[in-house]
Amino acid sequence: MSLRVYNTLTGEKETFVPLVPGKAGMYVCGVTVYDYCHIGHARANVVFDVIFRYLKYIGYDVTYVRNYTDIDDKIINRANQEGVDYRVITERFIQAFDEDMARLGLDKPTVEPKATDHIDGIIAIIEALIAKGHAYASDGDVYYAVETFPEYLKLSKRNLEEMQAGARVEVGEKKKNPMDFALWKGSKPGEPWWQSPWGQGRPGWHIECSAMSMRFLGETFDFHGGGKDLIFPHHENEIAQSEAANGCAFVRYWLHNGFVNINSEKMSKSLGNFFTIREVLERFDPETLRFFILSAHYRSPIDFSDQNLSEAQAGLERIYACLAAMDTVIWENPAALVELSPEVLSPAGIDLLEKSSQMLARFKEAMDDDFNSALTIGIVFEVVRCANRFMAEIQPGNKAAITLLHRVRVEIAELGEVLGLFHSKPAKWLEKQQQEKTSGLEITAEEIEALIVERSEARKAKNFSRGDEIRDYLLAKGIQLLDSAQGTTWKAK
RNA sequence: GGCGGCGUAGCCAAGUGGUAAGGCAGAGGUCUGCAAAACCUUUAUUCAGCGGUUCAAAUCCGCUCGCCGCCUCCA
Repeated sequence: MSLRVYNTLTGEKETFVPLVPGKAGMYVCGVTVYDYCHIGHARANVVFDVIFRYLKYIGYDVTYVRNYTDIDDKIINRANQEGVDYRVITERFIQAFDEDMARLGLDKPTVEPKATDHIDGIIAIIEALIAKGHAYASDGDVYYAVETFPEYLKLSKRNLEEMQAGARVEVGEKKKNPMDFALWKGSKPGEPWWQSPWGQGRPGWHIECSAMSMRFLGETFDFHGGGKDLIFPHHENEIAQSEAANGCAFVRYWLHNGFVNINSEKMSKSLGNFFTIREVLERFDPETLRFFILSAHYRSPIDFSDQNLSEAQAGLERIYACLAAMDTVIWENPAALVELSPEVLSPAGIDLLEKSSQMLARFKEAMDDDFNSALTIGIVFEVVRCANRFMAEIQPGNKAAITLLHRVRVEIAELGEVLGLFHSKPAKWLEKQQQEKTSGLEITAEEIEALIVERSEARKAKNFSRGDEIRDYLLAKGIQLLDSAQGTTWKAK
């Protein structure tokens, strides 16, 4: 089986054939660093993190480039609002981005370039475009002449005439065609600037990605990704710039992730219905957010809501509860591994052996089919069910059982490593969820413990009505009692 | 107006020609003084509707209805 990916450019799933055998080059549009990241950024970055990990997992030597766009109108506006240098803004939000991504468990890309470190490369591309007649200088600005690139709009599959007809684009008098876009903008007084053949100015949006991808991945490379909303104009303009300047194909496979919706509506800054990653992580575990994102296919829209996040949390808890149970069995007998054969296993054991031996192959098949992480998670749940059934019937010290569980545990960890999931210590993770649920309660642990003692004594005296009264009282406060042979414990509901 | 996508059980969600994964919730069971928790089992003759192609369609084609996105900064 080989990897097949949905290519926005062709609108079809295609077999991935790397430009250089054994290697894969991948560029993903990072963020413009003028504000905190929202959960849409979380989705895009998690999705491409998993793609990065999977490409490595199946043996590619991957160069993953994810940029910071650290010069832009929005950054300048924010700096002006606060009355600070633009670099104060960019440094603050680069740091915030790094923190957010680390909390979500992302691997570091191979390179994380900043636009302002590549002004020379940007100027070189603009000069090449002017020399080839694809761009023109106009009163301190430089514009790309879209009509000179016949394939313009091939990614978004539109046509210029229609775009112009319904264009809400401001017709700048500096532009020859309203659809032309800025490669270089002359700076106004007080704005950051770099020296260029066209005077003092700064790069337009789009050109930085052409420059940085070329610098680190070459004129042609394998994957370019980003959110669906970048298809037009950002990626369309990158294609126009890079292909016109270099005279060769730019990107071989275009990958775009779907949106995060809030109540089935697109989340966006202009609608004001967005949540930052930090806001969400105050209420939900980072791994829960990651699990939620990966439980849908990356191209589908996902609906963000408390209910959906809570369901994801419940699902992840189920998996961790199973892993915790497996760990308990395994660590009790660390050196008990034996040769496995179906003869020494119960029917449930044979079932689990079979399921687990297929798991990694099914995982690979799912991920090979356009990175189907949702199907992968379904496969994990199937194994969890089998493992639970098996664990319910095994006897302590059964070496074949321990060996089998050990094997399953290792395989789930291997798969989890690619998804960036299940890497926490299960017992600890579960305990942490419990603590967080407890923290918002209006009753103290001491009060609860005292009532538990009272209830235990009542029950010993066969005064069940008093015992049940206490139980119901605590339940109303959100405390669920858990009776077991070892005594009574409690958890927040 | 142009272009594109989506509509699968109460909810979330895989499945792009071979007879509906998985999760949550619900129900039943084991357990329990009764519960809870945990675990087990179970839950769509059917994939928005109507036609068509095919031996075979949730999957392909056409039409209808509904929802959404892009065309402006946006992951």
